[in-house]
Amino acid sequence: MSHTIGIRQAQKLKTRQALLDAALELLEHQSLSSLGLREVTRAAGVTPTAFYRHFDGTAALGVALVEETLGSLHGMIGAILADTGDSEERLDRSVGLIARHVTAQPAHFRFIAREQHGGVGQVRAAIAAQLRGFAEEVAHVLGSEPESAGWDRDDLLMLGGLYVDHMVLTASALLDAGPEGEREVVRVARRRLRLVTLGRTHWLDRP
Amino acid sequence: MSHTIGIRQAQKLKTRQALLDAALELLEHQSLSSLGLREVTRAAGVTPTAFYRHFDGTAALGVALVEETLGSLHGMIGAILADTGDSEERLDRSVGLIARHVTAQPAHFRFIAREQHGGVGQVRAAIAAQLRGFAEEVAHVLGSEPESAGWDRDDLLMLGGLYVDHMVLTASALLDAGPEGEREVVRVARRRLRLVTLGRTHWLDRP
DNA sequence: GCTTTGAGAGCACAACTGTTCACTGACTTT
DNA sequence: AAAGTCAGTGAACAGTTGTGCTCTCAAAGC
Repeated sequence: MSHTIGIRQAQKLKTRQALLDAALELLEHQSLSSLGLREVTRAAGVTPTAFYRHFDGTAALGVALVEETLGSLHGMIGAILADTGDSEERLDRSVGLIARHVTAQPAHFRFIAREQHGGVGQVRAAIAAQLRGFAEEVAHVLGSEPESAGWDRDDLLMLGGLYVDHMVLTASALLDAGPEGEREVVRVARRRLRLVTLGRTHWLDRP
Repeated sequence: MSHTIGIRQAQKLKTRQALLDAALELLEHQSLSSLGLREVTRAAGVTPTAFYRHFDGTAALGVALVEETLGSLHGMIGAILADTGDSEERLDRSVGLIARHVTAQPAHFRFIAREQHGGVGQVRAAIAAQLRGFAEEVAHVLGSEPESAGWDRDDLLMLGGLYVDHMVLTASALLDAGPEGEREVVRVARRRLRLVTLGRTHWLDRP
């Protein structure tokens, strides 16, 4: 078997990517449920009919965008959290890393923030599934730390979800704030995270 | 001067409300940026032209919906938080009250959750302004409690924002979960809130 | 009682939408 | 070298969209 793909399939992937890119750009100023199929093909430089060779409709395209945005982020969770250093430092670094990711590819994160509660059910479900995956990853990493001794799985998942939701919220806030407000958003996000982490360390204190 | 409004103005308000109601129902399965003006008037039983007597376009209608949903909630914050009882109890009661509100008028809260990060700038701004107002109210109430001695205004606002964001997130989760998953969502929301509150009580412990 | 006002109706317009169909021609397979 | 595949084209379809204009006729103001 050969790992090289034919030049035909390569071309197909290229137009598929052109469609995804065009859609993502258009979605910066509107939401998926108002995105027109023709609008996308026009921006991508293809005929409307060509669209159907790749996706059933705009909803399927949305699901593909979710995959593209969040699919590549798995495993990175570990890299963020498993780093050495004291918890305060590590926490600040996490927020900084998120901020850098968001400013590096704003359109992708804007899309996720927008469609997380958006009008297209399939896409909402896809995002929810991915985020649940992240929450589980975070919970897993947290669970293997000494600070989590005595925590049950349920509580770890709750905390993981809290961190993930906070991450998404921060990303969205960064996008709304623009470059000038970025520092302030990061500052507040760090304080919030610190408070949550503080609650974590005292979770088992209760009578 | 008279407080009674003419029957003409009353009729106008009535059709305006019909437009708002129709729009809200349509928005349950799509987002504002895809909501058609004609679609709304059709559902409301009016001609498209009549729409312009009330709103400039669908964006303006969206802003009015934000007002209708969140405008009436101000002051209720105090009622939730200022109640007597120990903090654990009070916290559980808050979540229960939110849950009851959301299930009582799901469409309104779904709209807010959806358009908070939606595609229409004017509406996003209107929601952000309202939520900032809530955060300030919460911060004000929290500031007047004995547990907040030594807190500065900035940290109180941070905490207020955290509570408000949590509230919105919970509302959205309740809507996505449906009736059968409601109990679980409430359970997790309470634990999250407890953890945040725990962090609050230890906020000033640090060296 | 007469005039003015303004909410809503009715019609028209050009522009755009998603989807279908038969077709082309470059690539792939044999 | 011939036969088959299939990504992308171009034209056509019936619906829908936002917005402009004129018109009506009941309520409001004098």
